[in-house]
Amino acid sequence: MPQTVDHDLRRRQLTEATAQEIARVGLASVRLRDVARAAGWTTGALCYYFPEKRDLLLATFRARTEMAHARFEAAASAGGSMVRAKIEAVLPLDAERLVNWKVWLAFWGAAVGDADLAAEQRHRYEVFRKGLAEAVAHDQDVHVLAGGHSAEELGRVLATLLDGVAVQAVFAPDEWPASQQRRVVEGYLASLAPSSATASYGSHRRRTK
Amino acid sequence: MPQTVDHDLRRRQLTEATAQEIARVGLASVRLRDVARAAGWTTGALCYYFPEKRDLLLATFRARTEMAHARFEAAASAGGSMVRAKIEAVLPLDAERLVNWKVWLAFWGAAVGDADLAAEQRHRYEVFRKGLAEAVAHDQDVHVLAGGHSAEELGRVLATLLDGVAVQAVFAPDEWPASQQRRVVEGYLASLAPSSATASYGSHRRRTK
Amino acid sequence: MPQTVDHDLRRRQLTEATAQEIARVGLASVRLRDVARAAGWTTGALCYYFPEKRDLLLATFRARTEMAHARFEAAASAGGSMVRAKIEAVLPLDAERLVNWKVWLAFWGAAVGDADLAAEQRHRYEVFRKGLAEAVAHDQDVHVLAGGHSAEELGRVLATLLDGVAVQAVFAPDEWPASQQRRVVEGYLASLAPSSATASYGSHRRRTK
Amino acid sequence: MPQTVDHDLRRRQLTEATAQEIARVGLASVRLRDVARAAGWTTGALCYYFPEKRDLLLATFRARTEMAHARFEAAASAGGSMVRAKIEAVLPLDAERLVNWKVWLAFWGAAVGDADLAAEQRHRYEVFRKGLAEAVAHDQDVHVLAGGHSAEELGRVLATLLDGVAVQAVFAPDEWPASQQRRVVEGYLASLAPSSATASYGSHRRRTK
DNA sequence: CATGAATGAGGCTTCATTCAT
DNA sequence: TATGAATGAAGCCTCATTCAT
Repeated sequence: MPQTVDHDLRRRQLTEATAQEIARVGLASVRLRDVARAAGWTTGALCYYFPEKRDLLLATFRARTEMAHARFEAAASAGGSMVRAKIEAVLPLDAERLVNWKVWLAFWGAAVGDADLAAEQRHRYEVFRKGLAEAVAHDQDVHVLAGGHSAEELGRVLATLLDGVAVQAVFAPDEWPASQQRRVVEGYLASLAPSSATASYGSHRRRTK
Repeated sequence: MPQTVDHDLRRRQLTEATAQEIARVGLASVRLRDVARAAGWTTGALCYYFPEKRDLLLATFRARTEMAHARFEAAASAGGSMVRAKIEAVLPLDAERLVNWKVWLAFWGAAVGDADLAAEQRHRYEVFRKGLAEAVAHDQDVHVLAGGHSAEELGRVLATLLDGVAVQAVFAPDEWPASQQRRVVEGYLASLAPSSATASYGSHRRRTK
Repeated sequence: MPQTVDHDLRRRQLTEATAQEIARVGLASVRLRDVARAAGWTTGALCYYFPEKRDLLLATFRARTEMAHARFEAAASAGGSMVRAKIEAVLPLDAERLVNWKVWLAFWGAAVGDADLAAEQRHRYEVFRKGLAEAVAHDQDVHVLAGGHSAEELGRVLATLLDGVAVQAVFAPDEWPASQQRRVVEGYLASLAPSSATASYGSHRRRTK
Repeated sequence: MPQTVDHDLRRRQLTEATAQEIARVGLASVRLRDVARAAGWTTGALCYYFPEKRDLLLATFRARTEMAHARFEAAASAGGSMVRAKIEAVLPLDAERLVNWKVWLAFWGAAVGDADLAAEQRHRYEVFRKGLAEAVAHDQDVHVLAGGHSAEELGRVLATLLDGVAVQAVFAPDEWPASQQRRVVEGYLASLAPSSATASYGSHRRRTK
């Protein structure tokens, strides 16, 4: 009888609109009114799903993290290099992934001086770093990536490198098109690998593309 | 003349207080009243030196960047590895440099959706990257760093790595003490260098310490 | 017909829930959503029976007044002192009658600056005062209460005394248990009555208990 | 140099305006904007002195209580019956004292369901009741009031009577002019006193007027 | 009748900025 | 210059009321 809506759907629509707003005007300038309008509702409706602005923002942050994770899962299920799947899932290679990074950067800024957000960020990072380490170990196992390096350590360095590349890509998108981003990261992988491993990683790429 | 000195001094005191406030409560929660009080003045005085809040914040951002630069200059004048001087100047190895990063992170967040701040950040980054590339070239010239890599490219990768390490150090300071930060960065340098170069870099370190 | 009964039942359930909510959180904090939930319905249903919040609140006020009146009628039909029946009907001697007073007090507050509610209150008071005067006259007639005082005047004073006792009992329930309330009111009756009348009133009490 | 204002004066002006607003439109309809405007300021200024609306309202409540106390003190210092001084200080005999009661009534309503306000009210009442008891004792001592009754008890009953009279006077001011209020209260005093004492009380009045 | 999602007005509150002293 | 009181513009949030189902 009553009109029933998919709460999760609504929440997703709202976090999506929030992400776009953050990317467009910055976290500090995001007003609930605009988010609501962008999503096609009014402020009241938004508050119905997210009683506090903070809730909405945190949900947006998490939604974008999950989005990256889902992208990785999809790539991973297709087989091939897990490391590459991770890299491609997070780097701001297209508009959507660029929005991810704008959201994340906005939250880094908000996390300064906010213990809760900082903890959230720390957790998110830990998951990401572990995932990368596992991906490295996997790729080493299947000889897609040369062995001889600590998967743990390599994952950690890769994670920092990806962060760094992404940050620059956000602020200087013209100088950091997808090709440049890939070049730098792969350059790093190539530089640290023995020549045979590099070939193997490169040949894998040729095979899967 | 003394007026001018006083004026600059006041501005420096105010940006310093602002930086501390940003680090303490986050950019979004910084109120002029609190900054003024922390600096030992009142709101009216602050507004006299910085008519707009935005001015104050931007000045704070720049002041912290200059602070890092000054630190580098000091280290550089002592001779030794320029790359190391750069690294030590920026990494959040102590409380003061940690504040630098909190300020910068806050501004990254604010720069999302703010073209002016993004341009500022892009500029700052370009200067930093070029400085790193020059440092790499210098170190290669004096054989403190192994040759065989593009200084330009190595500078770029190093810059991203430093960003990544710093971000993690900000949010997980317990897991990223100075030693860990140095270990990861040096591990990277060692990993990409031919063994002889690594030794040279390492021996340099031993020599300078 | 059954519809009508149902309709009234619903309204009674809703005013009952409203009274409990007022007593629990205060008139200013009463939200229709909470009232509806407490009554086991939803906001929409509540609005069906009471299109305006004001209607619901006014109905609640009246329901509680009727409740006190019904209590008096029940006691009166059992015979004995009408004055005592009135007193017992209104004083906050138990939880239910305490809720009555919380509702009334809330409405006094609301009636300040609201001419309609003030008129309502004035009317309710007039009815109560007249009822008390009649009760006094009756008790004097049957010599349960000493004569020699104007029933009108005594009713008026009694009414004010009851209000005063009740207000204090609401805010300091620990210091105003039923026994204390009765003691003060009866003390007043005793004080103004000639000794013989007092005895008569007191003996009546003994007889009816 | 800087413009300095009397904070207490401002606060008094604001609580005064608040009291008038409460009396005019009722507590529930009091908006900070209107209070500020009535006091000749803007909302921001009001919030400068009372950060929270609740603070303003509580201060208003207390200010009106103090006002009544000051009135008593003034009357008491003139000598004569302390009981009468108390009575005259609180009864809504003129516009100002009527506002007192509208404010108090509004707070009784708000105190229902608000433990803090209830405690405040309980405290205020306790002070008032004790003051009345002391006044009774004093008047008995100087034979302005007949002895033979417990001052404590008489004070308590008087307090309740005054509350009751005031409440009715608030809602039916036409039927409760000053003369009627005094008549009822004095009628009570006369009724409980032995004839000689009554005469004494009455004669005292004649003498002091 | 009942649901509960959605509306939208409006209040409280915050704070950058101004300005009289 | 310095003060700090005052301004006034928004923003978040609440909640009575409406309405499609």
